[in-house]
Amino acid sequence: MDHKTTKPTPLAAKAPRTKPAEIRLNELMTAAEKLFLAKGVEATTINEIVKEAQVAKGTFYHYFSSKNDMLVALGERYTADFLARLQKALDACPDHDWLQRLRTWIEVSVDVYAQTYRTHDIVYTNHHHHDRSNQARNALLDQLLAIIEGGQLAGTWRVEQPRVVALLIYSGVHGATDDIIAAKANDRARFAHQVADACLRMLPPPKKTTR
Amino acid sequence: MDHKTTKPTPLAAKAPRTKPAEIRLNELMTAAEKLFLAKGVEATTINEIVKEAQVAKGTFYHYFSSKNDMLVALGERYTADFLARLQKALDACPDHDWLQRLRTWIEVSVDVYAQTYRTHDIVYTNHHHHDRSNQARNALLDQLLAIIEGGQLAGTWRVEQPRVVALLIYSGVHGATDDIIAAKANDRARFAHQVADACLRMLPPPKKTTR
DNA sequence: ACAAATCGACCGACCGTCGGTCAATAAATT
DNA sequence: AATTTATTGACCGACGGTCGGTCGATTTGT
Repeated sequence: MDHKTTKPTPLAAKAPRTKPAEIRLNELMTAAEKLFLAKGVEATTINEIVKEAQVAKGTFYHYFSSKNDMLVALGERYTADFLARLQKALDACPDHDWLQRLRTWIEVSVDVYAQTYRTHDIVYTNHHHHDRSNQARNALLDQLLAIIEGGQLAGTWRVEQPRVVALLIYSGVHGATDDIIAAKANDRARFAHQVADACLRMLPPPKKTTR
Repeated sequence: MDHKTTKPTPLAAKAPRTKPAEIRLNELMTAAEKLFLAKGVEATTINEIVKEAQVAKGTFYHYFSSKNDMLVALGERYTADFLARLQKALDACPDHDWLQRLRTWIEVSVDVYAQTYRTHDIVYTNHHHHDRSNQARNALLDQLLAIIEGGQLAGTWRVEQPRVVALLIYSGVHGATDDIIAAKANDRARFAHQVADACLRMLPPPKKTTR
């Protein structure tokens, strides 16, 4: 049979078969994310991913060592983005208005999380939350802790266990946000405000509000 | 062919091949939980589960429609147990000491969660947290909300958004607890206390602690 | 009282699919 | 031209899930 003798793709631009690693990586990740979002991680096969990304199966494994490795990469991208958005909002705050910085951190967290929770889920289901090496959690937590300690030093509030409070706010914000995810942006803003109010009560000003 | 002429199992007790459904169900669930805990859900095969439970593969599918169905069943068992433990602790509290009831709910949650988080993870990874039908979350949340509203009615505290506060405490407790899971029971108790302290600050007594 | 009919828990060989491998090929780089 | 790097897709073994069938117990018919 003589079918297809090399076939140099006669028409259209030759469309180079190889691409810079960065591009391929991105195309694969984007394809995977799209499918994961559409039908779930388990239900998405490698064959579907490579078909979507227009490459052969082997290429997937040239860039990722496993399906799970892809998930990790997607997670890193997600977190970097989350962190960056928070940082940007924080940069727009007066440097020493700790109350506003904390409120901003909380409200923006609620907002960004509400917008991106579907990807968050995909990327962190399978991850055990207790994983010490969970970079995501740690980076975000450190950012929050820095604010709490900043305000502490500046005398904006006085908390006994900054780390415990940070943990509570961090987890509380994400968990609570699950509840209003379906809501319109409007209600979300109101909700974010309520969350921030409740959280801020955990950080009393340095009088004696003992109980 | 005459192989096996009824063979009434000559020695030892007849050892009935069949068992009440409840027993088999339990044996399968226990076998599965053990293996899931030991090597993870993904890495555990149905064949391993049935081997551990001493039945054939078909029997597994006689009781469970899929591996995931088993996970769901395990989850229900876990939650029922969690809820029961909390309820028991609550029953030991003075009926109208809302402060103590809330503190108990929080501290026992931390403790039970710290003891059982490995099963929790197994059983709730794969579950999307936003799942409206998440019975687990709802039952626990309702229990907590009832306390908050009880205290509100009794005038023990005054919160504007009981549900938001419940959400924050519920999520905060679980998330924060991840952090001290490795600790000894001793430190866990101290930690639970700190968590409760911080949380209770979100529920100010009905003076004017505005901010 | 006995046998035939019925039931359903239980079995395990089998199947299709999927994640992952690898030897071969093509392009890029030196 | 030689060497390295990107890409391909046929192939493999393992796994989740299916299905025709067995066997002891219980109910029904006589």
